[in-house]
This record gives sequence, structure tokens and C-alpha cells, in this order.
Amino acid sequence: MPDGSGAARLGVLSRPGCVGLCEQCRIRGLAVCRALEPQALDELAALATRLELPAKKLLFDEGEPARSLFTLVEGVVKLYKALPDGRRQITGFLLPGDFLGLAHFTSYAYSAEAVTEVGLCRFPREGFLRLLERHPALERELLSRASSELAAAQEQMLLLGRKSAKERVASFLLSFARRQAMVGRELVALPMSRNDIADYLGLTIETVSRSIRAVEEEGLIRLVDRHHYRVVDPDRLRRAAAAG
Amino acid sequence: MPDGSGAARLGVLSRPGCVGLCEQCRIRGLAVCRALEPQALDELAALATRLELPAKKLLFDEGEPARSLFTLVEGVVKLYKALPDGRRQITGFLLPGDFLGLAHFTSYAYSAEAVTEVGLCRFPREGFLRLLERHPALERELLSRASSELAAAQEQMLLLGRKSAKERVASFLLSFARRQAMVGRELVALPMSRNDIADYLGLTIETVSRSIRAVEEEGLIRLVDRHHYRVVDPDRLRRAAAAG
DNA sequence: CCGAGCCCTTGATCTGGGTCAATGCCGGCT
DNA sequence: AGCCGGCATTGACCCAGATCAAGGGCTCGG
Repeated sequence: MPDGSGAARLGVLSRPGCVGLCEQCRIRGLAVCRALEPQALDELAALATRLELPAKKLLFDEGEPARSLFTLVEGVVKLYKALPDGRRQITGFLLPGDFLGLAHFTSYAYSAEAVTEVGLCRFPREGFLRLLERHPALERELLSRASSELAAAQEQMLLLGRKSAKERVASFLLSFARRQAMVGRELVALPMSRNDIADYLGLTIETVSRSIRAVEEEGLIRLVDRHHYRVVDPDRLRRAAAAG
Repeated sequence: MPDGSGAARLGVLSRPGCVGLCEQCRIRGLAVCRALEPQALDELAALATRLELPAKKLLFDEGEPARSLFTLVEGVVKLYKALPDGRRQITGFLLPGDFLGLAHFTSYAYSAEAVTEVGLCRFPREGFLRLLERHPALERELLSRASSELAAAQEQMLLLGRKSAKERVASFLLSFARRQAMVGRELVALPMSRNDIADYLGLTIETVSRSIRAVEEEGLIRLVDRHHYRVVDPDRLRRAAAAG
């Protein structure tokens, strides 16, 4: 259990209701971002409210006024954009510690939906932006996160524009394992549906299913069940993903 | 000709060698970003060196150590990522006023190449980062730019993952016209090759050619020559692009 | 423990866009 | 002006992945 200064260092995530979540946060959370002064963390904590949502619950919808920003504390969230006729593109899956809601304008540019049960910290937009002005270190952290998201988006454009179905699936399985720091034989959870994977990779569920099967039959991964796999041969998987 | 304080407001772009470029910059340049103190502008200006490149010249290559950051002053630059076997995905075209080179790590995550003759201001990475620390307003500007780039990247993922060839081409023609603030009947320049358009839209040159033709035959645009078009029917073009 | 419904997988067929193959055309050089 | 080389267009054909169509097997509620 963190003492007073420990609580300050863990910021918003060590508030009542967040106990037990600090493990992830220490690794990935906004609260422990480099060089953020205890002062800023306390102010962040004062601003935050805790939020829990069941799986499949919409967090916010594209075009809706952006009133809040969030850090994901627990569970998985998907971000997506949709066309009027219902075609969807999932632009990313968020894991605990990820930040969401930075809107360039005053409304969200994408929708966010809980994939699993999720726990979040919510920050009201106004207060957060004022806090941002007073704490350049926080702004730096956001800039750093935005540029790594941008790099990930560019990688995804390469995938969507130029990779074959099998390469897409291999890339996805590899990068998802990587994000959980599991490229060995540890079990990797795949909490989203085949439909979500398809909408993330620009494919159909049938093609996703067949491609996963193909990757498994080549011995690059081992499917434990629909929602769990092991990376069996990281090197060949990397090659099947056309580098990454 | 700007006086002393005018020169300061226009920052790096009103230095010797940049005369005559201020028109674009006043509209889009980094130098006039909101609320940037004259002090910061002068420091930026002191840091900048002017750089000219012919068309097709590589500015930097993916993976190369990121020693510089740039603002594009004149011409068009393309950013791309490539796979080992040569497949390419262009992730964006930059117009005057755009900023490039923000690398999350110490090496560039993509390549940058001049599409036309270009003029740039170059900032050495070290100096720029130090300057960033002293001027939160500059950092805010970069964050704002990064988030609008991110929104553009998400839009492009939707295009690459879910739109048909004709929708992609319509979206591209529309957004390119928009970025030049020309959605009426003004002539829009299309300086890049069909190959570049194909690599941007995740298509082949043949499909790009056929799709442009189709969009023209439906009377949505008028092709003046290979590198110039007019938007004839913005509304129907918007619909053909599946909204945008 | 059983049944219903929802995912998911697997198979058969179809098609949008890729590939291959001629031309056509423009711009630069002599 | 005329030629040359690279880019663009156009046409014929093909294939990866979409679509259509059956099952199969978790999961959850009763």
C-alpha cells in the first residue's frame, strides 16, 4: 500500500476505487509519466473521477462534443470511425495506461467502445486543458504519446494499403503480443471478436478466420482457444508479417 | 516589407533567403502559430537554416538518425514507409506551412522525399528540443498539429480499410482541393505522379487512372490535364467520397 | 445438464481491382 | 522539328479476398 508520497507519485490511479490497479499503472499509466511533478499529479488526481463500464458499452460517439478525456485503467477499448452505410474501420485498441479523448476540435473525431469490462479515469475537458497550461511536463508527455500514436497509425496505413491478408493477421498477432510484452510462449489474450479484428485489419471475418488458421498451420502461433494464442516462432512470425 | 517587429512575428520565414515567402507563411506557417511570443520566434529564426531541394530528392530515409526537424516553406513533400520487397505506402503529402520530422525515437519512422522543387527551414534537433523546453507555447502548437495529423491518419485508415477505389479517388481529389481552399471551380494542381497517388490510396496506377476517369465521366470533376483539375460538383463529389 | 443463440469456421462461388500487355502522349534534348 | 524515354491510359484476363451458404461449438440461462 503506497504511503503519502507514493500516492502522489501514482497520481489519479491511487485514489479510492483504484486500489489494486497500480501495477499496470506503474508501467504504462499517464500518472507516472516521466518527470511529472507531484504537484501536477495531485491536481490531476483532484480532477479525476472514476468510471466503470460493461463490455460493448459506448464511451463516446464520433461527432459528439468532447467534454472529457480519459485514461484507461483496466480492460480494452476500441476506437473506430464509421461510414454512413455502416462500414467501420477500427483505428486502434487501447490497453491499460493508454490515454484517449484528445480532440483537435471540440468534438470527438472517432467513437470509443468498451471491448471488455473497463475501468477509466475521466477528466473534464476544461479543467484538464487549464491544468495542461500550467504544467508543460504534462503537455510534453501528451506530445510524446501523440507522436508514437502517429507512428503506429502510419504503420497501420502501410498494413491496410499494402499488406496481404496473411501479412495483416501476422502483423496484428505479433504487435498485440508485443504490446503485452509477450513474444515468447506466454499465453496472449485476444479479447476482441473476429468482427473487431476484421474491422481493424480491413478484412472480413471469414478471411480473418482463414488467415489465422493459415498462420497456425505454418506453426508460427498456437491457438489455444478463440481468444488465446501463443507465439511459437517469433522470427518466422515477424517475417510473415513482412517485418515489423 | 516587414519592419523589425513584423520580421519577428514572421519568424524564421522572414530571414534572408526567405523574402517573398511570407504570404504562405502568414496563413499556415509554424512561425505564426497562435500566441507564440516574439522571443520564441527570434530564437527559432536564429536556429533555422534555409534548404532547397530539387524534385525527387530524398530529404531523409526511414530509420536514419533524426538530426533535424523542418518546416516546409515551398513545394510539396511526400512521406512514406516501405516494405523490404519494395511495396510502398505514402502516408501523407505536405504543403507549405507543414511541419515534419517529429520522431518519437531518435530515428525517423518514415522517409520524406521532395515531390516538386521544395524550400525548407531546417532546425537541428538538439537546439529545437531545448527551445521547446523553454517555450511551452511552441510545444502546444506541435501538440495541436500532431492531433490534427492523427485525425487525418484515422480518416486515411478508414479510406484504406473500407472504401472502394472510386471512393478513395473521390476522397483524395476532394481533400486535396480542400487543403488548397479550392472547392469551387478554381484550378487545383495535382503535382504528384499517378504512382504516388496509387501508393497513397493503396491502389495501382491503372486503377487510379480508371477511377479518375470514372469520376470525371460522372461530371464530378473536370480534368484539365494530367496534373490539373477542377471540382465541378462539390456536393456529388462529397457523396462519391462516402462523406468526408 | 440441456438448449438456444451467437460467434466462429469451413466450403463454394463471384467480383473488384490487380496483373500483364499494348499503345498514346507529353516534355526535354539534340 | 523530330526523336526518345518516361509517364499515363486503355484493354484483356486473372486472382485474392469478398460474398453467400452451411454447419460447428462455446457460453450462458434455465
